[in-house]
Amino acid sequence: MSSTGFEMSIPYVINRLDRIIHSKINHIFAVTGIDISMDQFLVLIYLWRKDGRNQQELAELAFKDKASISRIIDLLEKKHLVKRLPDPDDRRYKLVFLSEKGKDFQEKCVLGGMKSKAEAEKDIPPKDLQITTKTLLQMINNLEEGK
Amino acid sequence: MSSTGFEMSIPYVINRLDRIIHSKINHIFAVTGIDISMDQFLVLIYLWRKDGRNQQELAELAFKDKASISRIIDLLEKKHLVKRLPDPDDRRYKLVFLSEKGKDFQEKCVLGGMKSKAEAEKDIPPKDLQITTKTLLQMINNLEEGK
DNA sequence: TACGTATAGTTGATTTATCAACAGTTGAAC
DNA sequence: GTTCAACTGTTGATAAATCAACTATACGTA
Repeated sequence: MSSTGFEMSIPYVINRLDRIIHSKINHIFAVTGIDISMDQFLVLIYLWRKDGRNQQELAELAFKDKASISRIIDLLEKKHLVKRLPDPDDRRYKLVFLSEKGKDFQEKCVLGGMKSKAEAEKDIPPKDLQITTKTLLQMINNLEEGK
Repeated sequence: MSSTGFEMSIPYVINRLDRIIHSKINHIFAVTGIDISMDQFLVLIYLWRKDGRNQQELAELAFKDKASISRIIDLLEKKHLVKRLPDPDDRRYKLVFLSEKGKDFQEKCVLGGMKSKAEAEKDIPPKDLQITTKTLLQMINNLEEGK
């Protein structure tokens, strides 16, 4: 990475795209009247599949720090989308359950997610998308294994 | 974006890779004894090319909010890597100059950047890298033009 | 020249990431 | 059975992103 031509380097492009995706999804949610952030959405996805998970499990699934999960659940709880209940079998755990409102959110949120996905992938050949995903996953692998 | 199979979707992979790149570069800097973050590095890059830029210009180059730039420059100034001087021709502007220490940082930092780049791209065919970069840039384009 | 608009930068509030310290709980080894 | 180690979740500190409000300065126009 020389200090010139950095605009085309993967780290720069990744960082920029990540923030654009974030703001796009946050924007779509906002104009659809959905009061959650993309990061809260990323956690909800795993609860929609199956709730009653503990926070550590959510952290691993959503690839977030347990501290981040703790605070994201705080926010979701404040919005009455989820509820924390202690695990009777192991009181270290807190199990996160969806409220009715939280369950009802799924359809609208997923619609927003699909919309942004379609917009991002417009005019990109499926083969390129596939190569891109494979390449990014390989990079994740490369960088993670060194630790 | 269905709620299943989300792990392979581009937004998820992008977000995950962005954070891994961040922590990798931050880690390399830390163990090399370089006390800056990747985001501070992203700003320094443009100052190494040419300093005496105003903050608005740095914001556009580094693709950051002017508020973020303001705070990043605060930190760089606290570390005595840069100095803010008022523009005599237009006192709204503050021009950011590298200190000697800031200039001397370049070599070490760029080395760290190169190291992480090499690690990320290990075993990935150049053609795939090229397709990936092209695809990501196209996505940035797609998502930006809608606003 | 004075006023209104536009621009540069700062600051505050909120959300998130990361790291470290901490409390409570569990379980295993002794 | 008690103690120690491991684990879950919380909290604090710091860095950063985003948005909005604000200050100061510059400039065009009337």
